[in-house]
Amino acid sequence: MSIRLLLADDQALVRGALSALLNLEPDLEVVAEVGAGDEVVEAARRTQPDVALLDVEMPGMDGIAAAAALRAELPGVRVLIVTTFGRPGFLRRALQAGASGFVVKDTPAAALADAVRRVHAGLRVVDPVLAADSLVAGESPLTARETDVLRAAKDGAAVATIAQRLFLSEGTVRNHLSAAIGKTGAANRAEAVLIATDNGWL
Amino acid sequence: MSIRLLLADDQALVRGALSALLNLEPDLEVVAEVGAGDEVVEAARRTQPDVALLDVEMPGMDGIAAAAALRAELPGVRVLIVTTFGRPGFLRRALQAGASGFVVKDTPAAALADAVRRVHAGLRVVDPVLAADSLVAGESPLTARETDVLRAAKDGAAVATIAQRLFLSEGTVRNHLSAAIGKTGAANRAEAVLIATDNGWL
DNA sequence: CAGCGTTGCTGACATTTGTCATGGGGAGGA
DNA sequence: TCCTCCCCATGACAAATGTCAGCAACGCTG
Repeated sequence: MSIRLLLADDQALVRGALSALLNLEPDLEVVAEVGAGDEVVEAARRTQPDVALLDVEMPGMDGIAAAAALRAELPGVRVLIVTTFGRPGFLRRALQAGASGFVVKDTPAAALADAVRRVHAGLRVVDPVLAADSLVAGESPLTARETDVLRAAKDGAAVATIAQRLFLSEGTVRNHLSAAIGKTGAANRAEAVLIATDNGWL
Repeated sequence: MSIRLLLADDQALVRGALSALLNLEPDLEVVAEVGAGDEVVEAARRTQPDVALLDVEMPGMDGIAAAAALRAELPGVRVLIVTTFGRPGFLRRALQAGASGFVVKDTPAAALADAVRRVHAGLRVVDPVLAADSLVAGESPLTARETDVLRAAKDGAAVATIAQRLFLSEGTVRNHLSAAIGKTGAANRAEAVLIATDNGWL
């Protein structure tokens, strides 16, 4: 009896290629492919996979949210997150969302099938380097509001724009930004956005 | 006689998966895989591929520079650029570097083999939507120096830092930035960086 | 050669940004 | 209940940023 797989990645080419790669293994079988996070649960319900491989970066619902939704709806399906970016915060949030494994796309292709088998067997699969980074980086030091404001500043918007968008006074926005800059150890807004993004805090 | 392929992508998993996908086609054969732009020419010399599939985002030499180097060294090898980001500027620069095709990773997996065959047959393969975007966006309006300064501003550095890094006076940096902001239609530095990046001007 | 655009610099100016002190209100823990 | 933390706000201040005008040098082109 082969392991049934669900594949979710927004890039069709990568999705198809991963499917080809995994189908080469005699004990693995890709039974569903989707290109958006909000299609995951529906497809899983229909095809009853054993393991779901989810990319983090996806339109609509991201892979971590999809993992949480999947665990809530179909707890029998194990989740393996496969992502381009090894952001510490991603790993943390993925595990909190109930993922059993976390693999970055830098890992050799041969290791993926093994990771799938381990996850299916009930083991955890986590990149050790990334796990260490995640411990060092720790949880996000930003409060909910600071995160909101910083996220709104991502596209280079001015304070006035952010204030309008979040229905805050300009002074409050500046205070939140100042706090975020301080906590991230940045010298200004742009750098704070970079640091927070790198750590997966946004 | 099958078509010999060289694969260059920095993400090992994607590289391996694409290899698996293409090797499924009876008339295609992956003869080399590399993970960095500066390994492309050497590998091509050794394995004599017919077509090289190059990712744009790679450490060391990027895919477009690798394409140019490859065309200069081994003009018989046709180049197909495969990239995540459909930035208008990338397409333009890829074609100028001598690439025969340009495919974004959003395209369905089934289309990739076809693209390879077309490129091998001497045809051009270009995403029509992207081609249109490229025409609309046009060439970069930024001068060489403005591009330098904007690139240096990408990581959120202050004017003083940029000035030091480029051996310019602070006033000059501010002038270049102001010009770049004006030309991109942005309201500030951060937005200008975003717009320029989106268009592939950096 | 004259004109043009790019580069580099200066100085001046208005605006924006970042910081700090201060205060009120609410939620949650000791 | 008191204390702490977060949220929201205000006002004031210093620093950074963006804009503008003007000047000089260089290389390219008609």
